Amino acid sequence: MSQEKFDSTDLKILDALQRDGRLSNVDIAEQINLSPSPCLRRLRRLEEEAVIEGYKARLNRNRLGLAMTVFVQVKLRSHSADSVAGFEAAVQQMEAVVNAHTVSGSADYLLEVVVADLEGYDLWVRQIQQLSMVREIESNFALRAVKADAPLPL
Amino acid sequence: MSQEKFDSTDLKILDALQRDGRLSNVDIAEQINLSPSPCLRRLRRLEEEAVIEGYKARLNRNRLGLAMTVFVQVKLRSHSADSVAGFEAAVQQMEAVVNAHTVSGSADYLLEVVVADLEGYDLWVRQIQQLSMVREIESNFALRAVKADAPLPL
DNA sequence: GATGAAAGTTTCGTCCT
DNA sequence: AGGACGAAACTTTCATC
Repeated sequence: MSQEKFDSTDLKILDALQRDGRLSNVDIAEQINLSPSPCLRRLRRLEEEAVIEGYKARLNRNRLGLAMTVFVQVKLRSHSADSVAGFEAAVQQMEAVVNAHTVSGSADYLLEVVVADLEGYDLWVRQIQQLSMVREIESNFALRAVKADAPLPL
Repeated sequence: MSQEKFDSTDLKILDALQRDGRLSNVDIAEQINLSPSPCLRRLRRLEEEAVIEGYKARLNRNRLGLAMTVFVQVKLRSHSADSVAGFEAAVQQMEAVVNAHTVSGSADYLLEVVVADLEGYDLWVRQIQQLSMVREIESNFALRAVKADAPLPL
C-alpha cells in the first residue's frame, strides 16, 4: 500500500500532472529530464494501475454562480447497515455534495456541499432532513477559501 | 457574478472538462454537437477568463502511501490582521494542507490535511501547535471516502 | 456557426543499447 | 530499464462559406 512501487521518476511524473493535467508526454519528459519513450511507458502504467484516477478541469465556483460552499456534519439515528447504505446512496445521488467522508469524532459524516445561494442551500437542507436516517446536522459555511485543491505532498 | 454570462453550450463544455480534463477540443465538440471551431473559441475564452482555473490529474492517495486524511478545526487566539495573515501564510506553506477555508461556527478555520500515517500526522500537529496564534485545534479523521472530488452541479 | 485543408504535435510501435 | 526513429493519428489554426 505504500509508495515502494514508485521510484522518484514516477513521483516526478505524478507531481507534474497533478499541477498541470494537460501536459503532453513530451512536455513531462522534458520537465523531468527523461526521453519521451520511457516517460510514456511509465505514464500509461500509472494510468492503468489507477494511481492516476483521472483528469479534471478545475472550475471557478464563484464565476459559475456557485458562490456558497458549506461543510455539513451529519449524525445518523442508527448505524445499521441499512441506514448507512441508504444515507450514502442518497449522498451519492445529490449533485450538490462534492465530497463526503465518514469521520471520527462526534459526527458520522462530513459533507462538502456546493450551492448557488442561501435559497439553494435551503432546498438542499430540506432534502437531507427528509432522510429518515438523519438525526442531526450542523452546517458551517465557508466564508473564504485560503487554499483550494492544492497538490498532494509527494 | 452569476452564470448569466454562460449559455448552455458553455456549461456543456465546462461539464465535459470537469469530468475528463484531457478531452480534446474535437472530442468536446462531438460530445456537445458543435463543430470544433466555435467550440475551441469558447474553450479559449473560458480559459482566458479563468472560469477554468487549470487542469489536474486526480491521484489515488492510498496508492501513494498517503493513507490518512484529517479534517482539522482551528481556533485562533486573536483575529488581528497579523494573526490572520500569519496563520494563513503558514497554512499555505504546509504541503500537507490541501484545502483550507475560513468558516462560520465555533471554529475559525477548517483544514484538510493529508499525511502518510499517524506519525506524519503527529509531526504536522506539532508544527501547527507551535504557531503562537493558534489557540486550539480539533482533529476529525476521515475513516472512509464516500464521495471524492465530484463534479460541480452545473 | 460550419467546413476543409495545411502545418505542426503527439502518440505509439519497434528496434537498439 | 532508457533512448532513438518513423509512421499514423490527432490537434490546432486558418481561410472560406
